[in-house]
Amino acid sequence: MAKNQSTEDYLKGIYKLQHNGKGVATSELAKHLKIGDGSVTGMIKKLAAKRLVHHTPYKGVSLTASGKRLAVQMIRRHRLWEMFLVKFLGYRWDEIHDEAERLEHVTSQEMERRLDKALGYPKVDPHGDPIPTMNGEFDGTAYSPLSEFEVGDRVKIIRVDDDQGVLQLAATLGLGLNKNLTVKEKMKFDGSMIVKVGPKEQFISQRIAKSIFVRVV
Amino acid sequence: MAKNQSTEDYLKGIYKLQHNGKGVATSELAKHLKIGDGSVTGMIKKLAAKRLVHHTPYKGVSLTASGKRLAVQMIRRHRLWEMFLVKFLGYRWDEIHDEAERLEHVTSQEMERRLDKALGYPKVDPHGDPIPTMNGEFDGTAYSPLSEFEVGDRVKIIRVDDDQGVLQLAATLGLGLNKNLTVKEKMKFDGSMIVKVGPKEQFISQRIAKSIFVRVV
DNA sequence: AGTTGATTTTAGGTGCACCTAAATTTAGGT
DNA sequence: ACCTAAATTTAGGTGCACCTAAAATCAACT
Repeated sequence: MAKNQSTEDYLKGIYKLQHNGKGVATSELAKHLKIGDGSVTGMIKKLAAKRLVHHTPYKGVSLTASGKRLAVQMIRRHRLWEMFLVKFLGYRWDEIHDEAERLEHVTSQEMERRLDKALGYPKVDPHGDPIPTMNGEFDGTAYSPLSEFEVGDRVKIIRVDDDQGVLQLAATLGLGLNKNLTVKEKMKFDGSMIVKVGPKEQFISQRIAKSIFVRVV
Repeated sequence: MAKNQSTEDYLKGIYKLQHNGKGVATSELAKHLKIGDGSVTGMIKKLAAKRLVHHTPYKGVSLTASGKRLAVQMIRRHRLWEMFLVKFLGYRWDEIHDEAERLEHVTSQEMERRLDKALGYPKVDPHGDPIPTMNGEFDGTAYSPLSEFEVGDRVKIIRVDDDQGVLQLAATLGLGLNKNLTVKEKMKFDGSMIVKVGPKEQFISQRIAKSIFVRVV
């Protein structure tokens, strides 16, 4: 894999996984990137040498300021391309992730600027994910995963994680952006749910419920 | 450099250089790709093993049918992206080559199809180069390099080679697409020219004259 | 035909991102 | 505290595209 390509994927991965607290376990990152644990350690060392991450052996990695700047830039480019794919090329929102993944790595600063302009400076991508500004700031609109809500809550879908098979699944279940739904049942033992979307009820596993982000309505 | 990336660049290079007759010398290809002669030989062997080129040692390389198909596909993608960069992002025609070069290597068949449609099925790119169809056929509009014309000929610029520094130079000299010009002088010894473009006369070296394609008007 | 000079291929080596398997460190239960 | 299981790092190795320098081949001129 090309030099920049890998660096960018690692940084983006670390950024994504560290949303909660601080360090990310190498094994966690390895699983995310679908790469062997040992390979990750090696790459982490190179990134640390370039001052893009902090590495405490056996403890985990976290992004430095410049690492974070790069990570957010990649996320911005990814989401701008997703917007392009939907608005200009007519893709569906569950088809765009992989295409955008490849495009984001061949995007110059100039192109990013022009793409943003051509799209009318969008604030969110087709999944509802906020698009950070050139300076790396996010619009702080609050939302939480569906999994944190309880029976009786009525919520609106704000964004859907563009990872793995979640999108295709969500699409087939009729769980689109801006759809309203009500939590009907929530299983104690595994966190899965039954929700009402429009006229019909739908079973949702915990994994999916953690990838669907909503706001009370 | 990534695996596909290289393969695609080699095939495109061979295609470009073999426009006249048959085989391309490895050294010629090496110069074009800015890569050492020895490296090219090695890569050629791999391409030959995949049946993308024919290689006669010490004689040269030429594309097989499937090699040519791939080469033309890359050219098509390159030119579609150039069109996108100009029409959607507002780039100037002399800024787009390198950006398109990177985009063409991350283009899926589906994306190529949709891009073509979104652009309104264009026949030529912003340099006037014909865009081949999905099946690899070219529209056979005839044009020749400016260098083949003589004093007194009045011609229109149909396309400009998107290579090296030619574009920037052409742009600064006021030699744009669809501009008309008249050949005023042609030097016997080195083939350079003086042409009249609009109100003023312009000196053009032979190298540039070989990269500007025109049709009599 | 033989030598010479240019072109081309071979040989050996680099850096990179990845892998597998073995060694090391850490953390949890008794 | 100790021992064990899991997580992590190290060690050694692969494939790839590239490089440089030496060897082989071709072509052209006497």
